Amino acid sequence: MSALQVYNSLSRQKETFQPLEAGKVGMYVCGVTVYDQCHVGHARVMVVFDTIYRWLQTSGYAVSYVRNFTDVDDKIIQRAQLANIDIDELTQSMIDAFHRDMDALGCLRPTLEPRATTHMPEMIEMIQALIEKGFAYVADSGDVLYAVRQFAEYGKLSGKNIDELESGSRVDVDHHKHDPLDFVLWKQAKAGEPSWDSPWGKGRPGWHIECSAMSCKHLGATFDIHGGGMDLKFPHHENEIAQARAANGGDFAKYWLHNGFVNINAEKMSKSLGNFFTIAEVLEQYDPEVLRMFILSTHYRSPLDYSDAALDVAKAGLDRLYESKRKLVDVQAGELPQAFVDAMNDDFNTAEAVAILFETCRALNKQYDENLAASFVAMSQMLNILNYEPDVWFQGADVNATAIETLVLARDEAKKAKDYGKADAIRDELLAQGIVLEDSAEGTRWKKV
RNA sequence: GGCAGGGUGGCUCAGUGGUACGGCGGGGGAUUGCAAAUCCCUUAUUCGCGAGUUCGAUUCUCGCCCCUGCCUCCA
Repeated sequence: MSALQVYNSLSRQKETFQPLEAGKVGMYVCGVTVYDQCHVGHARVMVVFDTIYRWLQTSGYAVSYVRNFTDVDDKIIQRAQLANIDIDELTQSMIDAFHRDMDALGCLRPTLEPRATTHMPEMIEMIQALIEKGFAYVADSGDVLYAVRQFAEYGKLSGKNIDELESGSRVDVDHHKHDPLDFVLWKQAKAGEPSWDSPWGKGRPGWHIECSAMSCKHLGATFDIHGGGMDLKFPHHENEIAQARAANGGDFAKYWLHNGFVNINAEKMSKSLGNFFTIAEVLEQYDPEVLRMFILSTHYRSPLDYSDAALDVAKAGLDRLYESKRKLVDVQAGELPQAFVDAMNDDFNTAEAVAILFETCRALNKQYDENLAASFVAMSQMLNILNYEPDVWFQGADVNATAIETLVLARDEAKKAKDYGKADAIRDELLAQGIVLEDSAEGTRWKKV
């Protein structure tokens, strides 16, 4: 059995995965800020880490998977005011939408999904510790800020140099900051905004402290894996490290995993560029398995270019696999092929793993074999695809099946009578409706194009 | 400018110090009444460009070109 290798952003190389505690893994993944619908970029993080979660479990680890919701933040407040609704109403509806998307995509629920607003004491406690240890200060504005220069290792994860950061700073510097790099831990409340009591008056936490506090609370001061999108590496994850390590002296996360972006026309899909498709929009056109397959077909650290054509290719691939699945009746999952295990152990190389699934598919089409069938099932279960019955996949759950089948029977009669003109006319008629026929020894099958 | 990651067939996506996985598409064949599905064969001789190391590099090293991302909120 090959050992699991993971690419650690911190060391910029693949490392042999060794959990802090034998048999157990603590994994924290930055979730979403619940102010709007999720787009395909979010889908990627969720599917990627869902697969990592599944693979760790398959490898025999007991995994504590924690993924947060940021449910208080400027954008949330703004959106709620704009829509003239209560903040809780907005965040709850977005959390519900998020769960619908994740369930559709076949992502397992994490062990815990903590919300920022229910972790105020932990955040306040951490900020206090930072102040006591000299890593944070109360500015003239009343905000509590992190003194970045106090943390010697600042920039290690993202490879940034503090001095270069300052000179290249593109942001207007808040004159209350002792240093332009300092970031906010606690914001003073403004009129009409939600706020919580704290030693520094009514206010709310900064974004970065949320994840530090929630991850440490649920996984400890030192845990195994911290994940998220590449764009979070700086400043978010850098700041998380600075906060958590300074506050409790632990090592914080041992392995940092970052997934690549979803691009559209070679450009990052993002809210700010406005070039995004929400998951819900995509699912109006494509089955969730198509989106999952699309994501798994590329290595998680590579860029992934989104287009209808790319989704069509994912769909075509699934069609091919589902044709194979037709041969499998009551087959139980067997052993995963060694090549598949090796691929997954090589930094979760799902692209390679999918290739092996296709190879098995071809072998199975060529000649049916029980062991191959059993591993085919094991692989598809691991990747959490091919969950439909083939007929449902190809025919859909639509109702007018009887009308189609009537025509199919009529054509079979014509064929028997060698009236091929009539038979072909019926086939053409069905094709015009988007129905394709397949004759086989077992009879005629139909499927939607 | 700094940092990170890329440039592999028509498209897409893996990978390796000894000329390259898989998918989609194209061509040919088998099968079929004809199709569809499936199978077989085929579809990269610059693996961005140049140089170096090596018996040998697409894979290592150096330089260059181009692309994307981060450096502000962002999965």
